[in-house]
Amino acid sequence: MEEMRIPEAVIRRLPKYYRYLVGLERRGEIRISSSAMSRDMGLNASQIRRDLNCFGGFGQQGYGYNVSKLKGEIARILGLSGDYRMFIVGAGNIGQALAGYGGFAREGFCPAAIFDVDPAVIGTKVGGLVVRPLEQLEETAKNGGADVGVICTPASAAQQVADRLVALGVRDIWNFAPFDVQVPESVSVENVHLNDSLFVLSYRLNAGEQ
Amino acid sequence: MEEMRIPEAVIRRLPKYYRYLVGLERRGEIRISSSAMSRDMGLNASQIRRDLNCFGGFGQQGYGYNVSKLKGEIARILGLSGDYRMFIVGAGNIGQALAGYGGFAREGFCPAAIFDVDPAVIGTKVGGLVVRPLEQLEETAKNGGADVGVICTPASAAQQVADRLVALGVRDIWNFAPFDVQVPESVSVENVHLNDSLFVLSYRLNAGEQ
DNA sequence: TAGATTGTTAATCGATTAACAATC
DNA sequence: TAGATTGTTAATCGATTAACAATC
Repeated sequence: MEEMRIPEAVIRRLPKYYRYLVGLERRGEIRISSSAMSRDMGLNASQIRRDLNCFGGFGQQGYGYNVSKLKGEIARILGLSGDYRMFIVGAGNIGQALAGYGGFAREGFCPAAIFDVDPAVIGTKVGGLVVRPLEQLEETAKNGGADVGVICTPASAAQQVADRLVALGVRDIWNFAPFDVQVPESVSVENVHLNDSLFVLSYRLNAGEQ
Repeated sequence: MEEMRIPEAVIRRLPKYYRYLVGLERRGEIRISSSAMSRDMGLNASQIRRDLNCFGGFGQQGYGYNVSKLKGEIARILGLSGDYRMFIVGAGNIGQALAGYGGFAREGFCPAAIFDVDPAVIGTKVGGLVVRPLEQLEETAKNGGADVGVICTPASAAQQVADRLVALGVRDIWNFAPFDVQVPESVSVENVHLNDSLFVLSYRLNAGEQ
């Protein structure tokens, strides 16, 4: 009814809560209070209560939160029980690393195909997938398609690849190229700009020495 | 004199400005106004002027900003002319990708050594570096040391590795492990939590379907 | 000079934190 | 019931945007 919009900042904290709760549960903790979470996570207790309340009253006055219930709720909110197919475009260093890393599949994000334009890597195997020529992108999508498109190309190819992924019906783009791709409203983009991250690091190494 | 603290949000936009200006310069543009930048980058023009003014008056009324001067100033602020050594700990998928990617060295961040605990990868070559046993970390640091420590280990090893890197005199940590490491005030941490990023992506795939 | 665009102050907006009544 | 802790409102803080005088 009161379709309150969830602030981006809250959404970005959800994985942190989830990760923390997984740890608590593993240690056998049953209940947790916002003040204990505050202490452990370095977040303000009011903020934690407010964040969690965006999605409903998961706690109980005088008690706190039940660890596994809360973990379950956050998992549900994040959609972690889903089963998603990822197409990885670009089989360079990053593309290969993502395809080879088994952790994503464990979270329900399964690399379904990987593509490149370089004849030297086409046909080679990375993480159990054979690198296909990029021209077969649309054809490959006929067998199951993809939910997520992962862009691991150079900046120069990123927009064109994004356009093709969107045309395929991809609903979300995970962009590792150092370029801000433009997509329709209905598609969302999650950027991982490693170069930007490195530059921030560089700034900090030099801060004050201006 | 008035040592105004620079907001984190501003610092995170600097790489974006830099990237944009590099593109402009490459296209031969001489001058640029905040309103044109606004249009191209999707940021508010007031915000751009305010951001740039944090560091000094780089523009000129009635004219705008000189592209290469502004690019140079931002490069200087970010410390991009530096020459930094990186120690990469963890030669799994991500560690290998970072060591193998030549782009960082081009920006002055040079992978100087890579370490692992797995006998199966120790001694193998990645990106021109031989993977060393982690126990040789301190010994290796005697030859030149490291400015940046890159953590590419599992979560369980992250804190211990961070402690050792800090003891070595590393001034900044680039953390790819899904764990928030604690470090002294004088050291800064730049996190790249790929799992968190994936979870945000998952949330967006499911938003509204709660 | 007239036009353009910055630098900067003031207004707005949104996010964080504090406070406390509700309630388990 | 008394104590604890949430859910929620109010206060604060900081960041973004608008407006405009300064000035090239």
